[in-house]
Amino acid sequence: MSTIGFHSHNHDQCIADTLSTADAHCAEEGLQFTPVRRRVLEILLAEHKAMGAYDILPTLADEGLGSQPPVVYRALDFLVKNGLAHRIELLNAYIACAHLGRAHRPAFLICRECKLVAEADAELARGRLGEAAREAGFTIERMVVELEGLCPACAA
Amino acid sequence: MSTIGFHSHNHDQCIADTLSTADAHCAEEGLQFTPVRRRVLEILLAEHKAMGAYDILPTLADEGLGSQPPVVYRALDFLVKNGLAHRIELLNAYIACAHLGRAHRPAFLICRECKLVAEADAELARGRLGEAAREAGFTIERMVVELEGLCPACAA
DNA sequence: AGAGAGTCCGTTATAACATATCAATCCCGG
DNA sequence: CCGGGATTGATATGTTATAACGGACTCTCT
Repeated sequence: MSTIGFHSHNHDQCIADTLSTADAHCAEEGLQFTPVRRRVLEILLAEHKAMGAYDILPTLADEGLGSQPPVVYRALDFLVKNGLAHRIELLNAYIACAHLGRAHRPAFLICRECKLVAEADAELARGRLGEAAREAGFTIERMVVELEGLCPACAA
Repeated sequence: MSTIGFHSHNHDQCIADTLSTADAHCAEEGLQFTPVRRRVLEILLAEHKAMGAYDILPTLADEGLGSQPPVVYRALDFLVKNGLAHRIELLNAYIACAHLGRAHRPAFLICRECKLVAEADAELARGRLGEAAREAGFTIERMVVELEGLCPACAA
């Protein structure tokens, strides 16, 4: 699984692919991919950047799709719960999933300069940390792995 | 480096040791370990639980040590910057460092039931994730690794 | 001693992020 | 057509964090 986000790519295609994968996924799972939810995912997809709920809200409001915080938060909860987006704890922000459809344990590389976020895969549970958790008798239910630093462009 | 937090231990001793290590550390580094800062660390040490800034504030206020948010946040910033405490992003909360004095890359095991937090060591940079970051040309400056789950007591 | 720099603290106000609650609507199966 | 479940709309509020400014203290240099 490769790291997405810092490389240039055909972004229109990237958006279109992800949306149609999302459509298919929701149809399969019997999930209601409503206009609000779909539009929030589109907005997130517009850039590989994390966006706060209050960054998304005005766009949504302009389009008459709900202008109060709960609307966005509910949509984001839906997307996160169903693996279509991720929450970045370090930024209190949200980003579209870059590995839609594939099971993964996401880790995030966050550029502190340009705010771009790349999604990588963290095979933590097998490492030394997984051992530490087992030794402590700790049952892992959710992992948050976020690395802050500089992307190649900003480091140069 | 062992995982601390889920095992019972002599807690008064644990607090006293940590405070005196902190005193020594600040003296060495020429840091001003002021009453507010010291008291905030003490409050954090009282439990191996993460506390929000607004949990700490009333105690501080009762003692006449500052009753407004910035006072606590400044003290917490000091403690975090100097490695005496850590911020838990998943909880928007803070916890005293359990491995004071030893260099470490902390990872946290957070019990969703009893809110106890244990500190372990994450040797991430050498694993598959470190490779992914290198491949992406990403320079890691800060790591956040937090695992949510159940501690042994709550799992039983 | 006095001037100036640096650090910390107290205070007010406000920004940024998130959720509780309840009513209204929509949609689908029975 | 009706009832139940999910979604949305709207109001209000809760929680976490920071901006901005002034005063107090200490240290150093002259």
